[in-house]
Amino acid sequence: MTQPLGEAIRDHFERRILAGELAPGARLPTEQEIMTAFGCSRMTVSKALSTLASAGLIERRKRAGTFVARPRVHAMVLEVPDLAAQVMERGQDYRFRLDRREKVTAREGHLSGQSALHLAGTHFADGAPLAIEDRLVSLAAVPAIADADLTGEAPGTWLLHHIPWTEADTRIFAHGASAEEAAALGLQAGAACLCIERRTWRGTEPITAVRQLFVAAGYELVAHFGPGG
Amino acid sequence: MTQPLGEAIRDHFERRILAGELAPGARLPTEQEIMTAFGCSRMTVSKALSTLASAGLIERRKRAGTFVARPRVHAMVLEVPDLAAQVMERGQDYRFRLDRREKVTAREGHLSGQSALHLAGTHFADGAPLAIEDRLVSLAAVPAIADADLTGEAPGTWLLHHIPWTEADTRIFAHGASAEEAAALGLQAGAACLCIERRTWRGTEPITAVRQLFVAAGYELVAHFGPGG
DNA sequence: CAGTGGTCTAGACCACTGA
DNA sequence: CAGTGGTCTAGACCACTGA
Repeated sequence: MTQPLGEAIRDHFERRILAGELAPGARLPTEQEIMTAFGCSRMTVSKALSTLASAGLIERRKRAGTFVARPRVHAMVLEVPDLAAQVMERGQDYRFRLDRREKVTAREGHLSGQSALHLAGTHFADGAPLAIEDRLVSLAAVPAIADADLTGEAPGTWLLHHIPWTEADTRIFAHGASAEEAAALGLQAGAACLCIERRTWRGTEPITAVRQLFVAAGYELVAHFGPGG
Repeated sequence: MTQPLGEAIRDHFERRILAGELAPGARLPTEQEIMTAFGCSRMTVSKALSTLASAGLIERRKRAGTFVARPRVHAMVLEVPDLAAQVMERGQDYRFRLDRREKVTAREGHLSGQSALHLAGTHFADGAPLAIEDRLVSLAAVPAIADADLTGEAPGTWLLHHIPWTEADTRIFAHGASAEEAAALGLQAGAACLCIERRTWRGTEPITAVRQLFVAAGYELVAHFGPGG
């Protein structure tokens, strides 16, 4: 139960910063002074402050010292749960229906020019359409998908289990459903939908590009910012 | 130009993991072995591996060793730029109009029961409505806002400069505009809009709660995941 | 140019936990 | 119970940069 020294140093300054006692721009004691105050070695102080710096709470400037960072809130953590898991967590029944599957040569986007599998399908929650998706999967990066059974499992879930990506871009915007999209989702044309477009890579190799269109009433994204993550 | 040793160790394993050469679940050499291989002290190895661990690339288990993490892609980094800055970056003219300002007692939400300032306004890009917002600001946490001039500067921008928050929750979803909302945005009733609801705190003290409704065609959110951030 | 942080060494003792 | 990571010490030399 004895708290590590480095953690004590982190907690001390984190608490004072969050309480506003140390305002943005305020200077922290030097490493030497903190060493003396906590009776520990400089490495311990340095590691503790480095952690706070990488969390964005403080800024360290050579020769000048360590300062409370002016909050640059340009980023939050967006939760990206697996769709099937999320639906089942709400106590609903989840189902995926594959509507289309064909081998193509991608004409545009980050898979452009590559041989790919074109997949389209519908996600259902309690039997009602929740989202439709349209996806290209690189056959060069993921040859195994050519033989995969995707009639029940969503391709996104299959991919995550087989070829996890290491890098991804996501665009999120509202979109009025076209007549065709509305029909597939059981909505009226023009109805508000949440659209998510994602491209993923493994290292530098493109894996998949997907566009998902969600019924507005059935889906939301959640993001957080804060010291707790 | 000589690369620090710890960085060299980080790069070495990061590259091998991203290339798939070290697959998820694979065991890395022990700290002792890495020490010998790189000819450095154990502290250097430990710090390098700790960085990779906090980035989620590896998992360290006592007695067992260090392993490549199975990617748990449940989080991405969502960019949250200042709206005014974002509009101007597109080369458009930005303007904010305050439509309503009154002192109230909050009835619900995380400011419930507190004295608050109720603000409503419209964001314009090149003279056309881009978003409407409806906001409560705690007068206990931010007394200075009672005397602030908010006719030109958006309250969110003012708040960020005066009482930066340290914690925030955000919900993102699509929403069909009501007749009133549509009129304020120059759209037809039911038109697709992106809705962002955010609550913020400084430490544990609630600061503000805001609901912003964006014209679908004019706004999108972007999120990233990857070793580069 | 002196004070600051950045990085590193060569040790040490400890807690944990799986073979 | 032995091997692993977690943390720490008491030094060191260096690069940077603002007073």
